[in-house]
Amino acid sequence: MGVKERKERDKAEMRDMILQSAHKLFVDRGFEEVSIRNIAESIEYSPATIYLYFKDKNDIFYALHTEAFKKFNEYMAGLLDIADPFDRLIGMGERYIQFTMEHAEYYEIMFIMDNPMDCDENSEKWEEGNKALAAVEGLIMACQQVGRFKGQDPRVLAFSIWSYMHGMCSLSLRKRLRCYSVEDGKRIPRESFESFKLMLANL
Amino acid sequence: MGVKERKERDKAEMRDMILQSAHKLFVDRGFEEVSIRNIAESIEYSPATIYLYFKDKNDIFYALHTEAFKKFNEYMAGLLDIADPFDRLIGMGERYIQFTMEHAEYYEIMFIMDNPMDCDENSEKWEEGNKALAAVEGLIMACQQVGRFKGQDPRVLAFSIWSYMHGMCSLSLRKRLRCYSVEDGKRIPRESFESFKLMLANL
DNA sequence: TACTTTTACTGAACACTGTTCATAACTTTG
DNA sequence: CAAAGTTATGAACAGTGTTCAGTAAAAGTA
Repeated sequence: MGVKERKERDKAEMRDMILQSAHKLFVDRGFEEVSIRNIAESIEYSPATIYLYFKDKNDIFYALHTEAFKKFNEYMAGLLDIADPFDRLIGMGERYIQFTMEHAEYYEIMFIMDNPMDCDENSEKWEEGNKALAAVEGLIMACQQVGRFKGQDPRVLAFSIWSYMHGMCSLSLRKRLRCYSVEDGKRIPRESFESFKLMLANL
Repeated sequence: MGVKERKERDKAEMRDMILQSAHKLFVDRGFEEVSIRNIAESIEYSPATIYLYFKDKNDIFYALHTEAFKKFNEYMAGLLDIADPFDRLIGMGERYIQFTMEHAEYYEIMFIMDNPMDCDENSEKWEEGNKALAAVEGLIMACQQVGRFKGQDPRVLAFSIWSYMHGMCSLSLRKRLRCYSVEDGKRIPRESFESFKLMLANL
């Protein structure tokens, strides 16, 4: 009697369809421009139907936020064959920037938007962020075992690195590099990141 | 015939009244929760009246954004009597954090929100941001004249510092420090900033 | 003072938004 | 085949930003 199983599969499929549509609309038009009605229309269902699969709009943001971290981890997974932990850490930084450029819509939900953090499940611990950060902390400790980052608190250093990376990426996404000329807007962040790598190497 | 003058003064007063009310509402309720109708009600005018003084809602954000930078500069003005440029730079960092904590609503408009950057006047050059950044760049060059930051490009270093500061502040404002325990959420940023100061001192 | 023009303001409307709920249609179960 | 359960929806509610015709008061002019 695989009826229950099929129903559950159908339900999951519908959820996925809503999320995919929402994601596509976010990429195409930006966040403010996407409404529940838009999403409903794009999957050819009534707006009310969305509420059978998601508690409210923030719940959709939260689900997309989880999906975003999955994608983020995919970006980082390719670095596992780099043996030296310091090189891997640097690689993470590079991929972080790459992820931001290629998936601005995900980055926004993960680190900039307010909404997903107001969601019930996310309000206490922020599991996803914790896991990602723990990975960096682990990498820093591995660096310390080969003589790097002496005397540094791994948790503090991980936060410092994250702050710098996020600062750079979010200023760019939120158009605060407009105070630079077009060429400086590219050159300065690039050179900044280069000198940041150097700084870490000499720490 | 001071009629024209008085009318202009009245107009400016009304603009100010709208801005003050909007600001107060933003502080009290947060951004998403404030509508043109709310603002209109709080100054006891019709919603349509607002549009005689501001092009649209973004125009209000833009005006507040300019006001925010004025406040920001007030915070920085107290540092002018610090003779050593490096100490003054460090002082700026401390005030930056202080400003963020005490005027989260302003910080949001200045560096996080999308809206004010979509405004006509702000779309090209972002004058306010440029001026603030130029001040930091000037301070760094002053540091270089007393032997600090040798071989560093002042514009690049200013951006690096800004990125770190903004990353830390915006992650905190947008509740991304929830992945830490309550005590770590305070301890880690504080220690991070301490070690950042040390890093600058040894650069 | 009387008439005209300019200015300041508003009520009502338009096209949206997130969300809820009674109702209807289809599916599975007894 | 009827009862029960599931799934989907139209219509409504209260809100949003924004526009515009119309009004009333103030200012300028004769």
